[in-house]
Amino acid sequence: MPKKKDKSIITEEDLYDLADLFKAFSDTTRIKLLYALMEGELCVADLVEKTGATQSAVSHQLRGLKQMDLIRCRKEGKQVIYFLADDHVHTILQMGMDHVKE
Amino acid sequence: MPKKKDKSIITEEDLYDLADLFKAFSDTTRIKLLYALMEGELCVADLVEKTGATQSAVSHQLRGLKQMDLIRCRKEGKQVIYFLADDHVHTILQMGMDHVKE
DNA sequence: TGAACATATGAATATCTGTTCATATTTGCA
DNA sequence: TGCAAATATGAACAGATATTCATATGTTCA
Repeated sequence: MPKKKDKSIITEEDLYDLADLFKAFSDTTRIKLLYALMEGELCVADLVEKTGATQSAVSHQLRGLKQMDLIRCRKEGKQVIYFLADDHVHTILQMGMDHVKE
Repeated sequence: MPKKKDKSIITEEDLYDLADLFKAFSDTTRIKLLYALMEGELCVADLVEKTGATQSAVSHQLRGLKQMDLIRCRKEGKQVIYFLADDHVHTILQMGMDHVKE
């Protein structure tokens, strides 16, 4: 039987993780990347075009988002296709946007 | 009749605002402040104690959060009592924490 | 009025973060 | 095999950001 954490207890580490989670959404380039991926998976070249950032900047940011497991990817020939990791990411973005749009 | 924005159209500026919103949640001290305020209003001294940050650091961060209208305050004698601006803030925090706690 | 308390502010500093530039890696194809 | 396309990586730089320290402001009360 797998050990389960008690979700009702908020540790200091949880608060650090929470800040880190939001940090991932706190940069314009990353937001543009995530927002573009809300409509479906895209290769790097498409993301470069959608964000207006350089290929290098996009690649660096994709790495960060991937490390946070907010996005995942698969290879398809020469291309790498990125997509949102799960619905949670979608929901958080949507909720933030609702707030911005009041 | 007041002009209404079309909420279905996402502008580049919206994406900037969205990043800024999440930026407010992206620092450990600010998260601790907001999280403490989820359980109810608190004066600065209490917030200093809960966060473990210095009085000055807390005051600086409170100012930022207030400017974003994520928190508000009222004076009560010598003290200043801070509280979350609205339920939206509460919801965003809760949703983020749900994700962290998987 | 003056002392003590609570909070806010400004400047300086150190750290963190994102971008750029140059280059490396991987893959498909002639 | 060699070249071109797609993406990733590393180092360096610039700008942003959080904290600290010193001090200012505002409030209560004796």
